Amino acid sequence: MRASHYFMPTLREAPAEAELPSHRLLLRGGFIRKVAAGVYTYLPLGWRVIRKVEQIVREETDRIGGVELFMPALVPQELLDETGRSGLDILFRLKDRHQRPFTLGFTHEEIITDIVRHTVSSYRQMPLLLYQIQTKFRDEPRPRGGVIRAREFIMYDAYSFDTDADALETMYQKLRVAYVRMFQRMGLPTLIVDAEAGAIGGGSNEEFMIIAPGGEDRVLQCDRSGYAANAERCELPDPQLTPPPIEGVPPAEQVATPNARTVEEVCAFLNTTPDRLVKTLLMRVDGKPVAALVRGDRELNPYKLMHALGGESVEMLDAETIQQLTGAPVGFAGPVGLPPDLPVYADYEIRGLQDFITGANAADAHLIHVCWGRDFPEPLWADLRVAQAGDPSPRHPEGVLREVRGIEVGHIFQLGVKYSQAMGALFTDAAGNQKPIIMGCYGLGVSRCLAAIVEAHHDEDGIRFPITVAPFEAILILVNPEDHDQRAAAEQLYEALQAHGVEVLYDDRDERSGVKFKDADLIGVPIQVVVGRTVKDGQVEVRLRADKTPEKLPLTDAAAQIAARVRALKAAYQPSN
RNA sequence: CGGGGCGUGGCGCAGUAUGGUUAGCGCGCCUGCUUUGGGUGCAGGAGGUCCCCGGUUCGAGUCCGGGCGCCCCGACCA
Repeated sequence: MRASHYFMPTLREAPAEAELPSHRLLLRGGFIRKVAAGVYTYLPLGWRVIRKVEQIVREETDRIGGVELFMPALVPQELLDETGRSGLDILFRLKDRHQRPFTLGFTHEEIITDIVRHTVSSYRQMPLLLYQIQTKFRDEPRPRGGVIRAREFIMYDAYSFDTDADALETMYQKLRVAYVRMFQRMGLPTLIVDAEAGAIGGGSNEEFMIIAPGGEDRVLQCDRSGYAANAERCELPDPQLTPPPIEGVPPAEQVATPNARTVEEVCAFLNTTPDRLVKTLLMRVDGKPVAALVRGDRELNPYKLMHALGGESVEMLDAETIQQLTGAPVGFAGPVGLPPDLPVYADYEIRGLQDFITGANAADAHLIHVCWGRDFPEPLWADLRVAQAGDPSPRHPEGVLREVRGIEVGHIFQLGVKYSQAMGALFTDAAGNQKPIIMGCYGLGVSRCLAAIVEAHHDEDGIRFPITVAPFEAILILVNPEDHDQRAAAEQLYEALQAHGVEVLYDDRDERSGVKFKDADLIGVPIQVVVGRTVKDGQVEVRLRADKTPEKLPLTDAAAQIAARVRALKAAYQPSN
């Protein structure tokens, strides 16, 4: 490709709106342009990277028996009604000319399940792995970081169909290995972490994280075992605390705390510290109210409460219901005097605490000297609080959790029968019994990978693409287009490189060399070939974007040697397994 | 949805407090010359509904009201 005929509008200064390195560099390098918040055009350079990422995930899925198809972006709302997902607030909605409601596809479990329920009816047709690479639409509350979190984005989504849990496990592990290979080939160092399934539901699931300071997710890692988890999922061990004696603790006493609702306000008012308080959070799990107790300086992890009850959904109770249950406005709930049929769960930590402060279930009042087992029945103990850096590891007795930021580039789920049951996707097994199909789903953010790759591979001068996903493998820089010898040599080398199968961008633009060098560094093509003053000695210079050490090659043999260099660089990204 | 910030040629910004010539600067763009191994220099030139609507005023980029858009933090996040 000749740069003089290409479209790569680089910018000297990054638009003010961009903060993350990947966002800035992708805008400056002419890879993407914003059309609206979270809506981007992929310019030619960006599109080439996207295509390479797509090709890698395609090859790796095909390798394990996946079959590609393509589903519509226009999804009839009634399909989502079947699984209860039509009310989600991130859905883009529209109506056709007959006022029939549609949504723009945000993920495709319902569509694929609809197809499969009409076509798969026998165990003989499974295992089955279908996938697509397609545009997804999610009206995110807050798009962020360019293509890291966009409202329209490119996603790879695969769906598996099996006859039993063991077969799903086998399939899941195949996908897991395929994902590891995909990210290896992209040059993305990933960490696999336990994750929360969210509204997609199902059994075990894991996320593939790129560790980067700009990441949105908190990841906790045990420093002794291999355990790593998304902070919203991360387990904590039961510290097996011994309850302190309650003899000698004065009786619980109600004290006035006017307008002190938050932990900070109560502490300030009663002149104490948050670890002496026990927060009472009133939640709704699968529609039923439940109380959860955590120490005042801790945060409740609602998913943990949900799992403790074996539920599938969790939300905070509304103010009105709280008033009904406690007889007090929001901010003064406590465990003493709650309705006897209301389940009360408490974090393990509370077991080691007595003589604490709680809400009084009365407006503008708290209770002091509260003891569990005395003032209210012993609660159900569970791991309920949000894990944070410094907490003990759930997997190693001496392990400590440390925190890093991550960009989620992939998420794989064992769905089980959640969708097949709801939508009636049944099959007949060898014994003639009808059963729901066992499903898995596997997502990978293709356009997010573009950002993640840049986030993981850049320096102060620009991007340093791994050669496997670089828009071009080599850039040929003609230093002085006015110099006939240089131009002739560059033209000849350009032809030769193409003949050797090298993807080369030939910067033949009528620009000063400084502009070309800056642009080459910015767009991150891994091999830079400089045709300049050394031409008079029959030589060109070759250097890697990554280290810049120049090496002189004879013009006559340069193309072959560069092609060999390309192969060598690519080999480093070839998965070993 | 809560908090903070922003909206002025393609990009980065100044001007807005205290309303007043023709709205300015750098980069980029066009023309000519110059230069040719890290965003060259000189000269000339083009390019603007100052986000939109309404109001105040003799006069609004600037003041007032409303709206829209964008960014960051949080909430949320399949």
